Amino acid sequence: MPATPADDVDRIVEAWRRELPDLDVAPLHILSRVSRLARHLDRTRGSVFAKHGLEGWEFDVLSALRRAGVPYELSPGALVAQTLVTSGTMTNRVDRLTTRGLVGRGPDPSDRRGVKVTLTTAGITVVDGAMADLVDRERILLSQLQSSEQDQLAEFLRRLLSPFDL
Amino acid sequence: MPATPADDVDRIVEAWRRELPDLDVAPLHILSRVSRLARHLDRTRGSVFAKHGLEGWEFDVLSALRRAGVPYELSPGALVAQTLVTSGTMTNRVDRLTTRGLVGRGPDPSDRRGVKVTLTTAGITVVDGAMADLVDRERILLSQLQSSEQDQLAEFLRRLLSPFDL
DNA sequence: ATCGAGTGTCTTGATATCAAGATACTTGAT
DNA sequence: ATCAAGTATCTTGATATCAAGACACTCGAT
Repeated sequence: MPATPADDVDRIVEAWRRELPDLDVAPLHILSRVSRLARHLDRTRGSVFAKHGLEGWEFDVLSALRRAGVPYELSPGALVAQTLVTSGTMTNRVDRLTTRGLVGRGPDPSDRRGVKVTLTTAGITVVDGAMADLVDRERILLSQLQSSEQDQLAEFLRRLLSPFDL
Repeated sequence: MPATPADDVDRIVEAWRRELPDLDVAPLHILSRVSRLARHLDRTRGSVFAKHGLEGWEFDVLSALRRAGVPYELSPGALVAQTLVTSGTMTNRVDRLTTRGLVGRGPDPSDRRGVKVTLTTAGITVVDGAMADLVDRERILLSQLQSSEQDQLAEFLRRLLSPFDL
């Protein structure tokens, strides 16, 4: 019946229906696929970033700073908010990125509790290159869908995400 | 223009377009949302499982055994293949689940290298309860979409996943 | 029968992460 | 001016995970 052959998720759903016939497991058709696709995307991103000598977590931090625009500067707290890790993790990440020379850390002139993390020129170069490769690779993955289907898909996902955007 | 208000991903795409106007970042509209939705799903799953005294990784192992059907028995290697962790991690997980009395571990009669991991009756009870709650919760998330839209979405995701199903 | 390659599981050592708490500074109320 | 509560960052200790390798067993070829 589907326009595409059965996949792993179809087999998982099948197994649940056999084992628990009274349970409606239809939601798995969408949400298990979302989780599995996200895992595959992570691995794909990892291999793209590796060509630029970056780990995934490094790109996450650098790209947040890059998107901030000139002067490519954010507080550790702002980085924590964007990347969903704890403050201790961010301290550690900034330490290592500083060692690699991709970011700098300095005091916040307007708040002596605060710190400002800044992208170096080396950081800008590497993150821009990785970003360009990433979207190229992602465009290839999306070629499974026609342009109008991509628009529909984006809209469906936006609706599913909306309850989480408090 | 969209039928739903702008969200975090719209703002991220906006920022990239401002910073790198020559780069086509449209793929992010879909794939960043997939990743973010997956993260939210993980947290949601975690809170559902917590009501049953389970961690997410525990459910992953127990559900694989449950889906296998009577006699609810798989090798560590089979569990590794289904959960995408390393063998060392699976050894550790089975250890802890055994301590909790949710699975048992015994020798494989047909291969003396091998081990069989089996769901206990306590394990069956807890995983069935958690699974029922999980799909209930997921059904609520999907209520943002009409039934026909859910079918379309599942099909789009299946197509995006197909290249990964080697 | 024996040997070597392959397979299945577990162990070891290193590491990134988290939760909780410590420290230093800011803000607003009195 | 002072103080309490709030905020920003970093430190500490515990832990789950991974990569690599060890160990035991199986299987096919000779």
